[in-house]
Amino acid sequence: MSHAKKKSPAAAQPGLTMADLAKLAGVSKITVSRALGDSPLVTAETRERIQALARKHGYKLNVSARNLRLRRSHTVAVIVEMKPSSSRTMWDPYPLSLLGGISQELTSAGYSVLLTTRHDAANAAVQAADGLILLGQGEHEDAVKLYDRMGLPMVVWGAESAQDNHIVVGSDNRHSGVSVAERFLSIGRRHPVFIGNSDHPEMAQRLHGFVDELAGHGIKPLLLRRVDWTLESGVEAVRSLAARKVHFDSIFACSDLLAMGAIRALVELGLSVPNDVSVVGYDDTPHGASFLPPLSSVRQNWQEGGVLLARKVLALIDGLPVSSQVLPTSLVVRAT
Amino acid sequence: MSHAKKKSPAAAQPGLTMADLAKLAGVSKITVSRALGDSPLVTAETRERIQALARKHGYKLNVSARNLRLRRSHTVAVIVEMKPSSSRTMWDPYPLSLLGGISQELTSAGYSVLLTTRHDAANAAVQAADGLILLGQGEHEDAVKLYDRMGLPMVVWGAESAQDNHIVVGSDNRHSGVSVAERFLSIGRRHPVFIGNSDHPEMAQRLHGFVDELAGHGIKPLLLRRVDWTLESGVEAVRSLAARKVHFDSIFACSDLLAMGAIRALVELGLSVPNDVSVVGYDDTPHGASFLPPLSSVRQNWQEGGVLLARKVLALIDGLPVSSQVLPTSLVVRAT
DNA sequence: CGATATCAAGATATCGATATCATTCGTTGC
DNA sequence: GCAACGAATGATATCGATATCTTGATATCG
Repeated sequence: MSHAKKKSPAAAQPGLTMADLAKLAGVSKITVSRALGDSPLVTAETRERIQALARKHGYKLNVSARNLRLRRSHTVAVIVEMKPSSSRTMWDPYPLSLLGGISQELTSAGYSVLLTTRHDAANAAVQAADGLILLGQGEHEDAVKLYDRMGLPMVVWGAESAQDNHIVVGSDNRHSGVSVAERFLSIGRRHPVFIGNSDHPEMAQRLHGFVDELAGHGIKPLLLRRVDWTLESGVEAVRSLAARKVHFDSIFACSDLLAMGAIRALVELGLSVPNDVSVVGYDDTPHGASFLPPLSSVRQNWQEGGVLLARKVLALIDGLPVSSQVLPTSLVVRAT
Repeated sequence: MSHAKKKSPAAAQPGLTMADLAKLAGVSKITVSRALGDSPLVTAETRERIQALARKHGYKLNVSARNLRLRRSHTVAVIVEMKPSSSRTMWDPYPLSLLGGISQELTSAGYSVLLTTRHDAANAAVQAADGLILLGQGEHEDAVKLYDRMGLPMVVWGAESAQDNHIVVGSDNRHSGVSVAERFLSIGRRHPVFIGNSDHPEMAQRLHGFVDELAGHGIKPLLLRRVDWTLESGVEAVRSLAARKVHFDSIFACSDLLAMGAIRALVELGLSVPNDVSVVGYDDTPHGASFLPPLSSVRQNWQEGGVLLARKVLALIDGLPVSSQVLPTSLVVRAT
């Protein structure tokens, strides 16, 4: 028989405690706590001395103990709505840029980022979080209710809607639509098409802005509903327009991939971009910018959005007044 | 003077404790603990009763308390090497797919995913993690040492290297190189070019496989060093080849963007793809697949990689024997 | 000079869960 | 009929930090 013993799981390292430091410094542990916490209740001299000692011995705070005592976790859960096989979810660069901003801001404020997917949100650790950030594209309606029930400070990325009353940070989708309409009008386009999903809150706002601005000039765009945001979907969209013999001279697509697909189909049909048809995409992806011809697109600032999301949860956690916010977008005009 | 008081930060919700449940059930709190933990030390009957009670009252475990007592955090930190303005980091879809797999696997094992960037890795919460997953592209050398010092179970995504002895999960970069070489040979190419950065461990292995396989047929490819993985970089690479009047008939590029840039430059030069020059990219991105002409590319399975990374940290945490692993890649042949 | 304010630091209780040792009760065996 | 046993449960100590209340020493004032 073997005497090979299974290594003890998660072998707890020796690690000093405050009590140890206290003994070393010849003070009580509460003094150590205060010294390390930069409390004004200890002399500058002893504070220095104890902090130096802590550094020297590589003291590490036990986060669990502090969190238990303080009854908070110093953690914000980020819930990513991840439909396993959908076209645009966690796999795309978007939420990731948001995550970057969030992570940067939260960690520099001493908070941790707990990453979860919708499915795991019942997780005990999520419930222990001090706050919630919800990332997802239009899947909110029911989800929000679920999380709201947890009674945690929560901030959502997306489009603000009238009926729900949680804090929302998102891009100015409406203005994006207006900008694109203005652009089309300024270059004399009179028969615009909108490709996207009007059930999606963010896209719906883009559509509204687009429609309203055009309406001011007596123009009514054609709405071409597309659920998928893929290149193929864009191709099909334009083909269906051609099949229906619709006359159009400009396309506002709700994603760069849709736009690129549309352009490809236009070229197939012998139409010239931008001479015959102008096309504007959304998200200003690197691929769109490198496309031939380089794609005009609406850019949103994901990273800044992430930072804002983080700041707002933190403010909520601190009990400060917080309001929703929309971030400006910019239309990047390139060749199309 | 105002009596408007700042809302108490992080107002601790009432939330039942095990002691409360115990009182309700008329048992001791330790029995509650055992019942909720499915311990065999309590009757099936009382276990059911207490679990029902817990459900009914919406009892939530206090994670901090448990972690403190058990001296572990049930958390794995994922450290993303995030060079702020680099071309391929957290902003790209890659680490995100990995994250998806990691998150899925860890949460279903009852662990939490703590997301951090390299810069914040000194963070107390990271040090409290039970394990570490390091994501990054070739930035490991120094970083690994740093994290190793923390003495935590650690798993790294990337290329296995001889000198360091930590667990690595990654794609079979060498085999990818071999596959591409075989492909070029099978279609009669004799003058291949490799575009990439040989200082990058993963790319270096691709290069080795490529070179070795070709060497078996008496062919020595040209190495064109490119640090950036952008489309522009691909364009410049091919232009420089043309400027130097190099004769070549095939290109293995270390990213799809590089490959697409290369193709664009080739077209500009009046060369036909794939008639004059074959091109293979890397990562099999959606954009590459939708490129015109559709790009041939090497696909790696990010999500499965994520799952594996997670499983291996968990195994390490449990003190089980763990070894590095390479995942198969596949060459997706399309039009180029 | 005595009384009070001020300041640094200590003693103790506490956060909520679980490991360990102790207890109770009903069984079983001889 | 009694000892020994085992199953179910309980009592207590503990994880490591911090809030609160005290204590002791020094400074300030009339």
